[in-house]
Amino acid sequence: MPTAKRPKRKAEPAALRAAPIQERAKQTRDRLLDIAGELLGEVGIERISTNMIAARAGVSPAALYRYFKDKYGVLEALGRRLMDRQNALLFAWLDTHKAGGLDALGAHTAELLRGTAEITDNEPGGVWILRALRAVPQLSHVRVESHREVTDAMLEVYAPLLPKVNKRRLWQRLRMTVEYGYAIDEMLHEEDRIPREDVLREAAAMLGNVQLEDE
Amino acid sequence: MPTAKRPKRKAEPAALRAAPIQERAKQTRDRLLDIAGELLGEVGIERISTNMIAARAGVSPAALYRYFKDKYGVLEALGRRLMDRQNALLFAWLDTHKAGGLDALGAHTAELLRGTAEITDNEPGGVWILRALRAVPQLSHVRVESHREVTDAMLEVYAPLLPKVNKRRLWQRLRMTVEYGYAIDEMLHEEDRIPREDVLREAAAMLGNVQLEDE
DNA sequence: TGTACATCAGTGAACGCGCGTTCACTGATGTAC
DNA sequence: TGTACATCAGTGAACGCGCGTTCACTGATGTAC
Repeated sequence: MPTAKRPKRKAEPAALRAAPIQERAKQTRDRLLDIAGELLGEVGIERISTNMIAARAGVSPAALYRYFKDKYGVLEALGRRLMDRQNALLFAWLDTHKAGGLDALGAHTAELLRGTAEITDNEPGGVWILRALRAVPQLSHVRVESHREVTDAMLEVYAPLLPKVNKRRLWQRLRMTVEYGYAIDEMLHEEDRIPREDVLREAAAMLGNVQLEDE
Repeated sequence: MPTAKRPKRKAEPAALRAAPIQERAKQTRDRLLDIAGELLGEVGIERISTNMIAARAGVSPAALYRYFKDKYGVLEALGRRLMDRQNALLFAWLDTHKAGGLDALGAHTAELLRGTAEITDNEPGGVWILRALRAVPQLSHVRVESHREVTDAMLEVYAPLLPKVNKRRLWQRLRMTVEYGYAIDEMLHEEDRIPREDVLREAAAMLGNVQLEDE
C-alpha cells in the first residue's frame, strides 16, 4: 500500500522564515526577542545560545527555528527592532522641527538624544544589543546600513538650510554626527562618572557646533 | 615504598599567571596574542576558541593556559596591549604639544587621530579587538578604565590652559572627546563612503571646537 | 450551528561536534659548584 | 669545563558539557460549506 497518508508539505523559502500569522505566534516571536535581549546583557554575546533562549522563553528549541533562520537571524532581528525604534524617533523629530530651521533643530538636539537613550533603556538588553551589533562580523552591516539611512534622511532636511555647504561634505559631516550620537548613547550606559543630563548637554553642544558651521 | 620520586611543585598564584621568563616563552605568548587578534577578525568573538588559537599558533591547548588564566584572560591581554599602545602615542603627543598651548594642541589633533588609526591598522585583528572589548561584559571594564586614565592625563595638560573652566566640567568634556576619538577610530574601519582624510579633518574640527570653547 | 479538513504553531528527543579546561607528563634551559 | 639538578616551557590525550540544528510528529486554530 504505497499511498501517502499525509498531504505533501511545501518547503518554506530558504532565505527567510515566513512571518507569523496568528496572534499567538506574534507573541512567541516577540517573547523570543525580548529574552534574547535579556540574555545578551546577562551572559554576553559569546555565551548566549539558542537553547538557552528557547528554554527561558518556555518553548522548545525547535520553535525558535520557525521564526529565525539561525542564531544570527535572532540577533539580527533583535538589532533591527531596536534601531528601527530609534530611527522612528529621529524621523519624527526631523518632521517636527524642520520648519523651525537650524535654530529649532539645534535647540532640540539634547531632547533627541534623551529620547534615543530612553528607547535603549526600555529595550530588554538595551545597550548590549548595540554592542553586539558592533562586535559580530555577521551583524555589523545592520548598524552601518541603519546609520546611512538615517544620514540620508537628515541630509534632506539640512541641505536646504545650508545651501552653501557642499552636499557631499554635508553628508559626511552628518554621518559623523550620527556616529557620535550613537556613541553617546552607548557611553551613557557605561560611564557613570558623568550625570546623564551633563552628557546630553555637552553632546548637544558639540553636535550643534558642527551642524551650524558653514564652509 | 612510599617515597616521592619527584620534588614537590608549588601551585602557581590563583589570580594571574606568572610572566614568562625565557625569551622563547615571550615569543610564544606574543604569538598567541597575535593569532587571537587575527581570529577575532576572521571568525568573530562568538566563534573564536582557545583550541583554535592554540592550533594556529602551533602549540598544544594546554600551553595557552600557562600564560592566560582562561579564555577571557587572552582577550583581556589582547585588549590591554592595543590600548596601551594607543595611549602611549597620546601621552607622547601631549608632551610634544603642550608647550604650544591650545593652538598647538588643536592644530595637531588630526595628526593624533591619524596616528591612533595607524596603530589599530598595524595590530592583528585591529578594530575587532576594540569592538570585542565593547561587547563582552567581562571585558568592558578594560575600555572604561583606559579611557578614564587617558582623560586624567589630558586634564593635567588642559586645565592650566583653560583656567576659567570648571575642572569637573572640563574632565567630563575631555572624557567625551576621548569617547568620540575612539568612536572615530572604529568608524574609519567601518564606513568606507568617507575618505579617511575627510573623517580626520572633520573630527579634528569637532574636537577643536569643544576644547577651545570657554565657559 | 456544526463539522470536516487545511494550515499554522509548537513538541520531544536526539545528532554529531567542538568547546574550555585539566591531568600527568617530557623536553629545554639555566645555574651552582 | 663539566655536570647534577632545579626550574621553566610545552605536550598529548582526554573529560564532561552544552552547542546549533533537524527530524517526524501532535495539538491548536481558522475556515468553507
